[in-house]
Amino acid sequence: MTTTPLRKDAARNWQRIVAVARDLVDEGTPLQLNDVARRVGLGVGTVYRHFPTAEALLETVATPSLEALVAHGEQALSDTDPWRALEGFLLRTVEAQVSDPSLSTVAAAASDTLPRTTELKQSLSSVGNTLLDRARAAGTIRPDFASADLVPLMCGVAYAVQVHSPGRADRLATAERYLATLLGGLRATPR
Amino acid sequence: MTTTPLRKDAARNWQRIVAVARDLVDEGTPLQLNDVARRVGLGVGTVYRHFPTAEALLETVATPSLEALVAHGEQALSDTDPWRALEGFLLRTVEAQVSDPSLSTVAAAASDTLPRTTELKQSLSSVGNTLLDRARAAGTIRPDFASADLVPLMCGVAYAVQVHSPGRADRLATAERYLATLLGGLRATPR
Amino acid sequence: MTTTPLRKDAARNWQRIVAVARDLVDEGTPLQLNDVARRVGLGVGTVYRHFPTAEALLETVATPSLEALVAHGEQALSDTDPWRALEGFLLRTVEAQVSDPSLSTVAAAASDTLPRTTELKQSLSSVGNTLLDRARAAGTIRPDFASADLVPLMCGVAYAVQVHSPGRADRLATAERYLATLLGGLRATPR
Amino acid sequence: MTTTPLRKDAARNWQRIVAVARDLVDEGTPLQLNDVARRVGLGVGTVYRHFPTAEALLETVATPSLEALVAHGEQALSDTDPWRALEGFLLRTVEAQVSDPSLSTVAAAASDTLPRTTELKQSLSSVGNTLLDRARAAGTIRPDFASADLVPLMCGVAYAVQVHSPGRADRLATAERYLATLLGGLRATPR
DNA sequence: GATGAATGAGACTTCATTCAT
DNA sequence: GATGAATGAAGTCTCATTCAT
Repeated sequence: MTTTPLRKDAARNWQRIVAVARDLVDEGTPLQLNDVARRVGLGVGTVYRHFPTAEALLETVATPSLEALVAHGEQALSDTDPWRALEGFLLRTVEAQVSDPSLSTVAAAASDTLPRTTELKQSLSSVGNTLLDRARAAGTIRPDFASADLVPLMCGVAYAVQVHSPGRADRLATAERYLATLLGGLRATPR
Repeated sequence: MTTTPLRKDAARNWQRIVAVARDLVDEGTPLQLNDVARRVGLGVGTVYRHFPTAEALLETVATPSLEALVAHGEQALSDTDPWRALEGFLLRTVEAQVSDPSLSTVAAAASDTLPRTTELKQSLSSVGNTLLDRARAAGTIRPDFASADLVPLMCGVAYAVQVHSPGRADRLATAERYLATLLGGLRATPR
Repeated sequence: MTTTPLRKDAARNWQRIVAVARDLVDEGTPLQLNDVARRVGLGVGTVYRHFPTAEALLETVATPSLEALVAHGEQALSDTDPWRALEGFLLRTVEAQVSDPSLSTVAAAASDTLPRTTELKQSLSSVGNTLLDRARAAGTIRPDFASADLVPLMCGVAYAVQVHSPGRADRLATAERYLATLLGGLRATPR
Repeated sequence: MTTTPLRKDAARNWQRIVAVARDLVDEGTPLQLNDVARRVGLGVGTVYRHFPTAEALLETVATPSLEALVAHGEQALSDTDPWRALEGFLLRTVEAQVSDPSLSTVAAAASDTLPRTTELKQSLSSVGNTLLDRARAAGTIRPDFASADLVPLMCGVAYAVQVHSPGRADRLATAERYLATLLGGLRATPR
């Protein structure tokens, strides 16, 4: 919010860089700043000025998805059915990771480059936490299940989906199935 | 069935290479044949002679763990309680992956380099399949759960554990907890 | 038609690389990009940026000689004596190959790396073709002699010269003698 | 002639090595002693014992062809038509080179590894010399043409043929044509 | 004599990052 | 701010030759 406003041309470059990076991420190409620069038609230096590392760029690419997830989570808080709210939130989370490689990478990373990323990841945790607490209050949730487990498990489900089928086909269906199984266990009482 | 027996010195070098690779894998260093050669104190060429690619070496490092898993799975077949047998097998699988990075990499890989690896991965699938079928026959298992889901989900659990805590501490406990949750869902009927 | 103009420093490096390569070629050293880089005092990467392969560099080194040959051939077209024109052209061709190893290599190569090289080789063939046709029109030329034979035979003469005396001494005289012999046969009628 | 007689098995190995090398040469594969050893099914060391360098092996492979050429040349000496004798000899020489890559390499080499090769190459020169002198005595031969030019020019013709068509097809026909042209010039008087 | 594992120099290439223009 | 040429460490891999068994 407090970033220095960019010159008009710089802003356009920023957009173009992110757009190209988005495409690369979608097609599974590893982000390389030189590569990005070439494709955008900019000098490497320019790209480096905007994004000091490939991680910074990747996090920037992931940001809209992260924001959308947080937004959805916040809306879910107003759902009157806590369990449905939690389910919906987790489903979105997994689906997003499955369809956006930048998101799964950023979500699984132990540390962040951009403050904004840290902020968003914290918001996401926080929302998840709240949704979990509500669901727990409303019914039976495995007592040994912690809010800090939500993100790792969603990452795990996304990863499992990708191990199952590295291609594109019916990843969403698989994700849904895996998540449903896991949620079944979340409700169950421990042995 | 075994490959041409190696000369004594060659065999010793093979051992040393694998041992060093094992250490590197354990400390999380990515395998690089040059690096391995330097640490073992051998010429690069020697290492390349034994292992044409880093993947071949990694798979070799993972082989004993894979064999142990298969062996355990086969013993589990004689357990009279099908559900306990399945649980025990999966727990071992996850624990092994969590404590041996070579295993999680090899298990998640879409293709193999060594025939032996393919063999072992197939045996593992096959055993898992049988154990799952027995458990299904003996009680309630999610009908939409396929044998082909076992390996991906175990990889997913191991991945989730590592996202949860990239360090060493209580990874085993976490793994057990995550697996238990998942197994809870495996037993449950779908919504 | 020219490629994007290079920055001044880049242009200077380009020149230096080509100059060093020229020297190496002249002293008979096989071109190796690493070697070139070291001698020029540049990083390997810089050399690779300018010339992706050793062939590209070799062809670049050969380009001026090729251009000179084409230019000479085009001037020869205005000679009123067709036979003298052909002779002069072929003599130049052989002399050039004998004194410039890059030329003989590039001329004999079945395929090219740089478009410019292909262009020049085609121009050369084309000019030779025309000169041969004129000579044929003006007098007796072996009927079984094709335009496509000119280049191979010039390469052959240059090769013969080099087999005769791998050193530098009187290669030009030898070349002239061999060419004269061949031209004698070109005029003669087949048996 | 004075070599220590080989043990029977060693002799068989020698034969097999040369046979494999012959095949490799024919299919255009560059001779590598390791490669040869692997294909023969022998240890590298054994191959090295028989042939200290790849050149030695290549010369050995070329020896029968060289011997055949010399033999033919010696028979040609009894031909009553000196010009026909010379022509026949040169045609054989070129044809042999065109169809046997080992021969063209060995013939063009400035120095030899095996004494036997040097011997044969000298015999070949000597025979050529004699045939040329006879032809000269019997009629018109370019006065500036020396016996030392025969071998280089035959190498040149063979090289030209190969530049003309790197593949196999009608190399012999081309060789004959090129040689005929050259011989036409050999007979002609210099300008 | 035979074996073939070991050697290691050195060729080739990539890429993240810097910095002169 | 923008540019993109330059950098060079670091990785991959090949191959001719040696030498211990």
